[in-house]
Amino acid sequence: MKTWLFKSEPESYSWDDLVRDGRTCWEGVRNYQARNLLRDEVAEGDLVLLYHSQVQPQVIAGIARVVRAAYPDHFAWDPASRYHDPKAGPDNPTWVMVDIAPVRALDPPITRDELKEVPALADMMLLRRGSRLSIQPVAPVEWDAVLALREGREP
DNA sequence: GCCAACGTTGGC
DNA sequence: GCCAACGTTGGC
Repeated sequence: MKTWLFKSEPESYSWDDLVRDGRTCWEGVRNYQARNLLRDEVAEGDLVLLYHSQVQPQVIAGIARVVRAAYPDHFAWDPASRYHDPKAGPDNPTWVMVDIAPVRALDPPITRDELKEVPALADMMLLRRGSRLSIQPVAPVEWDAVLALREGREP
């Protein structure tokens, strides 16, 4: 079982939206490095930190689980989709998505500032300057260090 | 709103 | 294949 961090802008899709929906397809990844991780590494059963960027404060809002491994992202060939890619089609899917479901919220959400205080997270990809990857691997020690911030708040 | 850091595009 | 121009991301 691997662990990941997925970024989203809550304005387009938030943790609360995921809780409301119960499950969602994580569509719209249009970066090859992120696509390769989704396609080749992310597996059903993996756990995911859901991170909110482009808001103040930036936070990890909750933990989700991958409930379906990578399959073609058909939004890529939907002209009405904001993620439309004219080069993709059913014969050339190009992009993939996975399905995730909420496991539990982090209450309160863990802020970026809080993460920066943790020595074990000094090398975390999320905290590195210029880090834009929207699908990031999280090392086991990093995962443990993040969850330790909400120890005693298990559901 | 600014700007650094990338990623992509396209002329050559 | 190079690289400048451009677009996007995302923290601040």
